[in-house]
Amino acid sequence: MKHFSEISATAERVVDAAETLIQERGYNGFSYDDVARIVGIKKPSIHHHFATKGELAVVVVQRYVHRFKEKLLQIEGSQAGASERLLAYATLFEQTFSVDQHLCVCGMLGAEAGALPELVNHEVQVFFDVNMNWLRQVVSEGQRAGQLAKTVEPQNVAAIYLSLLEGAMVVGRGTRQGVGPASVASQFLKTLKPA
Amino acid sequence: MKHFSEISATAERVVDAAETLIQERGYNGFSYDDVARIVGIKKPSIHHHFATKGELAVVVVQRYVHRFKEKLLQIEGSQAGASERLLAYATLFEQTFSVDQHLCVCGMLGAEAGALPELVNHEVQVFFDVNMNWLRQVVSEGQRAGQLAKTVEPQNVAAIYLSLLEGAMVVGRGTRQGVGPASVASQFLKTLKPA
DNA sequence: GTCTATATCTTGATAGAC
DNA sequence: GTCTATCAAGATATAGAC
Repeated sequence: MKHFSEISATAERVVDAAETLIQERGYNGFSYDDVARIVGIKKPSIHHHFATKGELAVVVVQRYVHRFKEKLLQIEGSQAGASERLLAYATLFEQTFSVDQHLCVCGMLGAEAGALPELVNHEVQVFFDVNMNWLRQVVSEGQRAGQLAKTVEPQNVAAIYLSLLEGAMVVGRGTRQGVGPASVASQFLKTLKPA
Repeated sequence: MKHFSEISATAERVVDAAETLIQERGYNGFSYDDVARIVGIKKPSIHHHFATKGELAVVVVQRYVHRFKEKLLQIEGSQAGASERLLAYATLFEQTFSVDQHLCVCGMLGAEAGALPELVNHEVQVFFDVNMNWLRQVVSEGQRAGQLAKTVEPQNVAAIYLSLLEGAMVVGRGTRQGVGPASVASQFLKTLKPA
């Protein structure tokens, strides 16, 4: 399987289309024909770029994780405090959700884990590991610096915050009231203010 | 469409099977044939009980919501304090997740909202409305009684708590570390302790 | 209520020409 | 790299016998 950085311009558009379809309808909610129609080529041409659907999904996730890591680095470069970093982190999810209530690619695939090729599940796990580690680190530093309350261990705050954001997108879709991840996150952060 | 209380014993087993399949694989991850195999009858017999897949899913959700309301009433009857009620509420999600990492039916369908019949989406919305209202009420009483901190408005605590639990199941599936909703919820409740 | 048989469509995937 | 043609399998759904 090719690395996502080595694919052609057309393959890139295939990945773009697949990513959007996963965010809107899930892995089992779209077909190669849906992708073909969006890209503007025929179904067998999609197979030329990605032999199987699972392979396509793996590349979608790998690129998604890579871009997410870049954004985490940007946050580290632009935000000094832990609270600000956590708020900026929530904004990543908000930006995703603000486009037609798009779900996090890995939130959707995580929910569908029981119906996915094992290779896809493995890549999704990478996403959650990366995010859990980053959040734990940010919270740990924030607590040490006195910017965040020490009510809950960094590891557990990380789990809370990630679950909160993924869940807010799901609930936001289910209710159609669309509270959105940023709003829920900012409310939660109130509870982490040091005494 | 029949009400879920008026269906036959076989139809009940069809709903049982569909519920499990939705929790494991999502609406677009199972077929009438999957249901037929589990129940032990042929595919057209499923259609006899539920003309369309959407209709079947609607009944699954309606029964799920009904049972959930019963459990909420049981919590009200057995737990007096707000913290205890919120903990017992999290246990509902934990019990679901503890069976083969089953997702909340409406968490799964909420994620898949973009690929579902509108009738199904409507029923899912009922679930979230019921839960948001119940949680808001519990938190409101808890804050008034001084059992919960007033850092965040009851409405927003409700959104946080519901998102947290739905998200914990998704993340728990994605990571396979399986932290689980009860653990994440109990950690969060630490932040709601009054000063 | 359940079955066999069938219709119709869509799915992921392949063969082979251009 | 894209196409037409095609495949085998699986999808939802219906007709009609028992």
